[in-house]
Amino acid sequence: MELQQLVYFIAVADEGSFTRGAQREHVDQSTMSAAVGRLEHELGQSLFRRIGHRIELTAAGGILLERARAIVGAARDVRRELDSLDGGPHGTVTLGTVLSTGTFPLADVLGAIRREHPGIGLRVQSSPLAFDRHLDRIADGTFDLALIPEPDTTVASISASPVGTLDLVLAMALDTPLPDRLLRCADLADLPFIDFPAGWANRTRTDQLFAEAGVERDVAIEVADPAMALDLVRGGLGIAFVPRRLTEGRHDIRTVVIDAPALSRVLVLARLDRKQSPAVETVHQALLGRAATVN
Amino acid sequence: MELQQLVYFIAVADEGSFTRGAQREHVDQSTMSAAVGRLEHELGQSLFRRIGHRIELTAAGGILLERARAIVGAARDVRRELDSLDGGPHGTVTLGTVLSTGTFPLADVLGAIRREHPGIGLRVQSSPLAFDRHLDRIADGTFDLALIPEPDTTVASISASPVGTLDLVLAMALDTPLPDRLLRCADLADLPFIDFPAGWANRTRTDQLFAEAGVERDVAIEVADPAMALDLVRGGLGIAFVPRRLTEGRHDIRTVVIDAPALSRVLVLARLDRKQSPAVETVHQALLGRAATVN
DNA sequence: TGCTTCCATCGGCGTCGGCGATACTGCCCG
DNA sequence: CGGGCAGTATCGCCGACGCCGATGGAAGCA
Repeated sequence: MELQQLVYFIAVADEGSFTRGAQREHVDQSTMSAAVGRLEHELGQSLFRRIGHRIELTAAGGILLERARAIVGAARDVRRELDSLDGGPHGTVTLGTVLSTGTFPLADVLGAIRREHPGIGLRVQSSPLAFDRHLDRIADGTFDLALIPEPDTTVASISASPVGTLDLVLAMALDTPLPDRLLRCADLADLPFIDFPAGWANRTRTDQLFAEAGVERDVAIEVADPAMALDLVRGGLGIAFVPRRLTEGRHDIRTVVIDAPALSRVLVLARLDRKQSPAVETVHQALLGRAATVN
Repeated sequence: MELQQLVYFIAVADEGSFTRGAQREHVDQSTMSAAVGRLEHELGQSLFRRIGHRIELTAAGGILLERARAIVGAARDVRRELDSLDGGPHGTVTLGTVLSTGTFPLADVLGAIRREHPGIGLRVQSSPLAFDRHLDRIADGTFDLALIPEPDTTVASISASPVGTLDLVLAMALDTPLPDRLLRCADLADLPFIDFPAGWANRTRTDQLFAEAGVERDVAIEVADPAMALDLVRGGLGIAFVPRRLTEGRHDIRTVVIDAPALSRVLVLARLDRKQSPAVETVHQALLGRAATVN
């Protein structure tokens, strides 16, 4: 009987489902099934009754749930207590991010971490690098963690968990004339584009979209600042694909969602597989925890 | 932070030493060192101050010790509680033993198990088989556990822990004439021996002793019962190597300890490496636990 | 009956915990 | 004061276990 088994068991009991319990703990369903199975086998009795598509706690499960909460809670408590002894986890955690973190409320989470763990120094390095450069920097230790679009290629020793979505939407001035139907790339070929410099991840994605459609477009202006790009759009100098997040709540700009896979990416939190320092683990947990409320 | 780490930590703290803590938990000292090291690393602070040959708890260690006791205790409690739900671990555990278990108080332990775990049925199969036959029977599942002399050869997937000692001593009638010095095999060549049938483990060991010494002896009587052998010895029909345990407290027989490796074996508790049923694990723990008080 | 949803199982793989051997370091004693 | 000694840390190796991804099978729903 190990603490992690108890944590898993509690998750399943709370969620009333192996599948949802697994999601909550960010592990595979089969992992959950096996873990609870091992626990049941070790204790020599069932913890859940499997009734068709429903599960319910057995008497033994109910007792264990109550006690397990206390045990796991006590473990968390002593951990916090020890953390507070030397001012909590300390050290500096370096987080690499793409310029926009999409639906992920990065500022909120970082603020919460600062408040709860004053000992942890946070270095956030926001850069327009493509995701693979971020992965390199994780591998070589420059970054402890990175918030990046989901890579197509998996890299050994680096794991990533989804924490939000990264959508590009088409932003334009309010009076831009557009056909009253689903937009295709070809419809945009004649309009001047405002976009980011070559090499930026977002630029690459938009280029990819048009390349796949076989349409040439006119990038009239290149700017290295998303906010500036939006200002230019508002001024009517052109249209631009920008992170959806930046356009939310702005009524001085018209936005159109283009449904294309190239534009809709998942934001993931990447890290080295192996165990990191307490500070890194703390930040990682905090970022992941917030993700649960997002997805 | 896992329960087992806490158990290890408590053992080290209680014993005031990594080495003794490791002995208490029946693991290697290096294992202890690494386990506590991992715990310290995860918590981000030292739990022990290493002062030369002494260790003492740090402040953090003191706090953790207190809490860890509660946590581990709670885990044990809920386990017992769940056990009692269905009458405790149940099923039948089959224990193979050699005829004499030497210093190991087998009857006491089995009695205690019966009392504390009424649901466990115990089958004890005492046989004169050599240890390797016992190992075979463990491998094929006939025996769950076996108390046997320490095998010279290690068998894959079977592990063994020492639980006592198995000494053969030389038993003779009170009036047997003997030289007043350290006995050697040659001194015994002229005396008639009472011994067990060929194939019995104890017979093999004695044969081995004389073979190594290059001395031929005279086995006048072979009996298949240790008690009978002792009776014959008392009656003056010969001398015999018998398990020390059988001679303790008897004043009608003279015993001489021969210091030879072949005669002094360690009694081990053998089992399959992999996890067994709760009943088997319970019995195993009980047997091991008593060992600690013996060694 | 076909489809979906959920849990269990299986094979493969990586990591971790275990052991044994060895290095290192104070301690004690001759 | 130097060498053995006792205790801990480290290293290499290996087996086992946990995790994942894919598949199977059963229950619910239309």
